[in-house]
Formats: sequence, structure tokens, C-alpha cells
Amino acid sequence: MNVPDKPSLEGLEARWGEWWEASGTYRFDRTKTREQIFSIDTPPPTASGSLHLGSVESYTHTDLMARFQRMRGNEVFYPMGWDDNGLATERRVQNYFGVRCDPSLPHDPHFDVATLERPDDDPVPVSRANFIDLCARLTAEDEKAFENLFRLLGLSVDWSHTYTTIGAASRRASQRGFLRLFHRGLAYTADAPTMWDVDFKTAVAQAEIEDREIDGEYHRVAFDREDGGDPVEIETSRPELLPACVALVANPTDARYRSLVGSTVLTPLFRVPVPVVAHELADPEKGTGIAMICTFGDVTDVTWWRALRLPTRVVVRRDGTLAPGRFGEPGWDSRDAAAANATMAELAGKGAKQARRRIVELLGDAGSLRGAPEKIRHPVKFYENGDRPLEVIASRQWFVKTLDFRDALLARGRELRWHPAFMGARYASWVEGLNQDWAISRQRYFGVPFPVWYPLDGAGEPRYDQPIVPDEASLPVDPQDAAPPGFSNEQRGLPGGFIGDPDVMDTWATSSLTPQIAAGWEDDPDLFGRLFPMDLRPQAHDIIRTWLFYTVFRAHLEHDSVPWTDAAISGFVLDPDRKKMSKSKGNVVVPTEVFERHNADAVRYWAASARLGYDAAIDEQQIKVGRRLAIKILNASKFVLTMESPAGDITEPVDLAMLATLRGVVHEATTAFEDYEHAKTLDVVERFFWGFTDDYLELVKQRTYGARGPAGAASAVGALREALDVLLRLFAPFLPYVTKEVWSWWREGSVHRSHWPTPGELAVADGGDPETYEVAAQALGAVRKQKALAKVSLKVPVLRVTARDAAERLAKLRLAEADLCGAGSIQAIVYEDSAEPSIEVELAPREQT
RNA sequence: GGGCGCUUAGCUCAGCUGGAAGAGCGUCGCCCUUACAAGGCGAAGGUCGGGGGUUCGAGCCCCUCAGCGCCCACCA
Repeated sequence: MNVPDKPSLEGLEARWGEWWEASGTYRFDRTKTREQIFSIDTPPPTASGSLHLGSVESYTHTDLMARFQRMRGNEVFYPMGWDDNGLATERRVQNYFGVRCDPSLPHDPHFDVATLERPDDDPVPVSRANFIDLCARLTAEDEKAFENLFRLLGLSVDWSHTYTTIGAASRRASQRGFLRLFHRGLAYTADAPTMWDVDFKTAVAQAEIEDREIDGEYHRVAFDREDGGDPVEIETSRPELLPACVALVANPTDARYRSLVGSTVLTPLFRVPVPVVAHELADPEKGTGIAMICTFGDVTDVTWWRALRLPTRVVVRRDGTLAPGRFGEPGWDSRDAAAANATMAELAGKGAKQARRRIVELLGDAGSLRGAPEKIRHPVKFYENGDRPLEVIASRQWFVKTLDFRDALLARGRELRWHPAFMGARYASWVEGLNQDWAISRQRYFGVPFPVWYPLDGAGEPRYDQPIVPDEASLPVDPQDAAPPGFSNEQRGLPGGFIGDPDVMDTWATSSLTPQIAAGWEDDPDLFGRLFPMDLRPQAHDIIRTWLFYTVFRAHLEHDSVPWTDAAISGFVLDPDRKKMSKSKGNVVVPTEVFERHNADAVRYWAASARLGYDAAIDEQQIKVGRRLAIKILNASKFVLTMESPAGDITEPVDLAMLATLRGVVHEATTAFEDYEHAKTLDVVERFFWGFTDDYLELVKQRTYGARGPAGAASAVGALREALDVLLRLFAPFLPYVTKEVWSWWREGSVHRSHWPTPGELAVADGGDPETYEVAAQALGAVRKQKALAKVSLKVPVLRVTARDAAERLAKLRLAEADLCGAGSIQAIVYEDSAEPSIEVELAPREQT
């Protein structure tokens, strides 16, 4: 026994953090079988910048389950990954170092970012290889900082099991996964209209798109009819796409336009003859009921373009600016090509906004505008990280067949156990709303390259229909460095030779394989067999449609199974005013600052008191409550463990009653934890604990000092230690530092490797009756209350307590009489049978104090 | 437009299969009590969003309305 005189929370993190690392408390034992293992698909945090307080919350939630499972005797596989692959990192590197990637530059082996000169403050172009080096360098620094924070938080991660999403194992798994989809015909390349971000200059997938309400204007534009009838008026918010107009469309049931269908009209300014067509997607209620179809203004245009087999006239370039006119060329008919091209010259090079402003002026001058523009607010699609609306641009991309699997993926979603259950609905609504195959290629640099080359024909043109892929054994491969099978690098770029696919994969193409990557898919089949499918995917709700969905999708395709059986979905952390935290609002609470002000157990307490699936506000008061609880555990433990412990059994009814009550708490706490209701577990344990210190400790204190002889003391101290032993283990997942500290005073090994309490181990409480504990605590509370109301010290004697209650409850109270009198300085207790329970307290007159 | 969640004390939230309204914080008051004053004890405070209904009995079940938040949607 080694109890300090003045227990304190100071320094616990450092001491036990080091001890856990040195002793390997959380090291995973890979000799265990699948049945003995609880495996967690830890979210790899984005290694760019600083961690969010929401991460602190949700990673704590995961750690609670990890610790609970470990204490239940499961071998917990709890790895850590770093998501350093992707656009977030690229952006951060660009800003941090003031560079931009220019893939046309050769690799500079002597490149040193420290000596970088930045005239005019413009980003300095660097080669792809140098850029990737910078990405790796910056993410390594971030990952170190993240690890330190997570260690401080007390995550019971096995830090020897880490991966990065740009590491060799991740690249190998991503490329292997791609190749297998490719060989099955599930991954295909196509030159097709795709959502495109004009700033990042890359394709984006449906899952990365979000709607934003922005200001716009409806312009009413008149098209002349070729037959000379009244002009046809349409409304558009994007008049700059007029040169890309390929048809007008009305609903086939719309009587106003039925006679026009099949006729030809001329686009204003450009005088391009376009047909009037009919399609049921045209909404008679919108605008004038007839719309222009452009290639491409939005995804509806794509639908119409496909369904109606319309021609293609693209005017928006990949950087978002308009192209010069090509009227007069094949496919670019115009009744006045020279004028059309002159108009285009006014617009060429301008972005959408500027081109819009100019074309409205031109339309006005030409008399084609009807009325004043109508100001509107309307939802427009944006890339989730982007600043300008997405364009729809045709380009060659890799896709994974997704739409064919909608029903199967809905079934997989039902197969999962969702915590909370209603989160399953979000998944389902996403899957039901899928409308495009997954675009997995990105025109970026810091990512996993496609393991693909294309042969060049005699004219040096790539044959995209004949992609060359490597053997799985050669992965990972970078087609920009390596030559494909049957070629040598001298043939790169030459007619008859080859080129490498320049694109990288969507970051989710890698992240969707985190269970496989962490479990050693194909690289370590033995380990994989012990871990996959995993047990738990913890994550936040904002990435259900991306990370969760894609992971389910990949496991379905590759393993014909779910990737895990349970999904635990955390909510968000809001600022103290319940507003979403965001950098632009300046209300972000930085985790490192929180840890400067509060100890780790206290922060965990706050996180643990939030349920899964519901947003929680950052509440420093609640953190302080956690700190108080931790201090209380120290002090109460000190009291329990410094009592002399004479030989003897636990025999006193009050002691047995307390333990019987605790047994019920163990049952309730365990059931809640099994149901992923960690907040409820904490609540019932904490509630019992405060009663334990306020009531039970006070009740038996005199007895522990020997007031009623050695047998009475032995019973009390025995019960106190039994309860403390159980309570420390119940608190261990929540407050790992303080429980470890107390455990070290009197127990061998780690509380975190001890077993989770069971009702069965409290068999000693079999003779106990929880109600005895309850009535005794109530009576003591009544005495305390009267003394507080009388504004006197708790030491003031009580002449008489009159307890009125049902006979059987009074009988139970009698069992605690001696302890009660000692704790309350009560001289006599009178019992009266009554149907109306009450406790009357007669204090001694003041002069007696 | 469709879906989900929420609405209980000033604040943050519990209230399990319907059985006499709860906790913490904040406020106020009291107490140096040999585990704990960077403590402890106690008090005040609620027409459980509105309106119907089922029931002996509704915070909980059903219908309906409203507000807030989120997800999804082909948004010309």
C-alpha cells in the first residue's frame, strides 16, 4: 500500500503516458483468434493543420469502447492511421510553403524550400516530385503533433500499428483494389461530362458535392423562330452559356409549346439554329416553362443531352473561362458565323461571372432581353472545399460502377448495427439518391497514381481503349517512373511507345480501404484473417456518404461482406453558443488550448457525457465537473485505503446493502455500454459514486475507526475496498489516468488490463438488500437537510429522529440504526408505522451545542 | 419537395417496456465535518413546444400544428 498524503492530478498524464508506452499495456497480441479480437477501423484524421475539438470528442468515444472491450477480455485491435493523401494536404502545402505544383517541371534534386525566393509573393512553381516531398515533410510534422495530442488524451491506441494513406501499404492496397475492379469490368474509363472544379481543375465525385444558396438572376431571353412566329422566351440564370445552347426543351404535355416541338429556333447573338424538343423533366412551372439545354450547364442538361442525343458544343474550358468562338466549323453552325465569333471574342478568356455580365449587355443591345433581370437565391452545386460553382465539363475519367449496386448496398446498410440506429436512414437516403457512378480519378498530384499506362499509336496518340496494367506483385507502382510490362522507359512518350496515366485516385478510393489496409490485406493474410471483417467503425455523421458508404461499397465488391458489424456515429462539437465551429466565424476552440487549461481525464469526462449521434456544445463547466470527480476519486480512495483493516468478513447489513446496490449498478452500466450508451454508463456509475461518498462513507466512517469493535470495522473496510475495486474498474474507461493512479497504490498490474466488473463477482452481496442502503441514506439526508436549514454545523447533536414509514421499511432502517446515529450524532431514533413516510428531526437546543 | 432528429428548471441534458416530474451547472443560503475548502451540505426554480385523442392513469403511445437543426433531392 502506497497512498500519498496529498493526492493530486498534477503530472498524471506524463507519468502514466510513459508507463503505458513502456509496459505495452495496449499492445495488440496477434496470436489471438478472430473470436477473441475486437477490431476497430480507427478514422485516420486528416493530417493537415490542427485537430478539431470534435475529434477529441469522437476519438474519446472510440477509446471508451476500446477500453470497455479490452476489459471484457477481448484483445483489442486499435490502430491509428493518418490521412495525408489528397487535396487537403496539397492546399496546406501550397499555403504553408508558398509553392504550386507544376508537373511540366523536371525534378530538382537540390531543391531546398528554405532558400525559396518568392518575388511578388506569387506561388513558386515546383516539380511534381519536389511537391510530393514537401507534402510528405509537412504531414510528418503534423502527424507527430497529432500523436502527441492523442497520447495526452489517453487513447489506448497501439502506436506500433499505424499507417498513412499515402504510405506504400496504402498505395499497394489502393492499386490492388483498383486492378481487381478493372479486371472485373467494374472500373472503367470514359470521356464523359463530369462535375468539375475550375479552381482545383479536377473532377469531383457526387459525394464531394454540396449545395449552397447563392444570389443569382433570372434573365428572360428571346429566341427568334425560324418560321417567323413570335419569339420564344426562356429564362436562364446562366446566359453566358447561350453559345453552348443545343436545344430548347418543353414538357410534352405543355399545350403552350406543343406546336413548337420539332421546329427550329435561332439563338440570340450567335444565330445558331437549335431544335425545340420535348422531355418530361421539363417543368412547366419553372420560368416560362421552356428551357434552353446547354453543354453543359448542370446535370439535367447532361440527362437531356444523353436522352435526346443532342450535339455537343462546349464553351467553358477547364479553368472556368470561356473559349474563343469556333462558329463556322463543323458542328458549330451559325447563320452569321462572323458575328457569332466576334461576340465570342468579347467573352473569351472571361470567367463565368464576367462573361455573364458582358453577354447580358450584349443581349440588351441586341434587343433580345425581355424585362429587367429578376433577383433570385438558388441552390448551386459546389465542391465541398471549393469557392466557385462547379461546372460540368467533359473529360476522360476513371469511374467505378456504382449505380448497379444500389439495392445490394441498401441491404448492406441494413446489415449493419448503427449507433444510434437512426443514422442508418442517412446512409439509406444517400444510396437511394445516387445518380452517377463514382468518378475516382483526380487531376492532382499528391495521391495514389493509377497503375495504368496507355500505348501510343503510330501518330503518338494515346489508345485509351487499350490500357496496360501491371501485375499485382509489382505494386505499388508509379506509371510516371516505371515502364509498363513489355516496354522500356526510353519509349515513354514516343510513337509506338506509351504514356503513364497522369491522374491520381480520389482520396476516398484509398480511405474506403482502411479496414483492409490496417488489417494487412494480402500483405499479411494471417493477420487479415484475424481482423476482417472488423467489429467497429467509429466516425462522425458528416462523412457517412463518403467514408462509410465507400467502405461498405468496397468490402461488398471485394469481400462480399460488410467491412464491420457496427458503426458508431458521433455528433459534432458546437461552440458554447451551440453554433457550428468554423474558421471563418473565428469561434473554433483549439484542443491544445483546452488541454492547457484542463487535465485529460476532465476533458474525457466532458466528451464521454455526450451521447453518440447528438451534437454537443463545448462546455468548460462540464470539464471542471470532470476534474472535480477525478479529485473526489483520489480523496475517497485515500480514505478507503488508509483505514486499518482488521481480519473479518463483510457481515453488517448496511455494508451488504451497499454492495447489493453496486451490483445493480454494474449490471446497468454494462448493459448500457454494450448498447454503445457510454454516457448512460458514466451517469449511473457517477451517480452511485457520489452517493457512495456522501452517504455510505459518512454512515460507516465511525465504524471504520473502530466505534463498534473490530468485527464492525472489518465489515466496513472490507466493503469499502470491495466497492472501490469495482468502482475504479467502472471508471477506468472514462478516467484512465486517475484510475490508474489509484490502482497503483494498492494493486499490481494495470487497471486497464483488469477485467470489467460483473454482477457475479459481487456474490458477497447476496445477503444484502438495496433498500436498506436506500432508507439509511434517505434518513441521513433528512438529518443533514434539517441541520442545513437550521444553519448549524453537521456536528450538532440530534435529540431524536422520528421515522414514519411502512413497517418493512422501518425494519430495514433499524438495521442501519447504529451507523446512522454515529454519522448524524443522533441520540435516539423512534419508529412509527405510517402510510405517509416522513422523517422528523429534533435538534438539540442551541445551548447544548 | 422527401426524410431524420430535437423541443422537459435560467443553461446543458437524463427520463428504460405509460404508474406520484430528475441530475449537473448557474443562483441563493449554510458548514473549516480527523478523505476532500482549487472542498462539502442544502434550498429555491418546471401548465415536460401548442391543440386534439387512446387509457383508471400520458413527458413517454396515436393524430395534428409550430419552431429549430441536419440529411437527401434533376436547383432552367
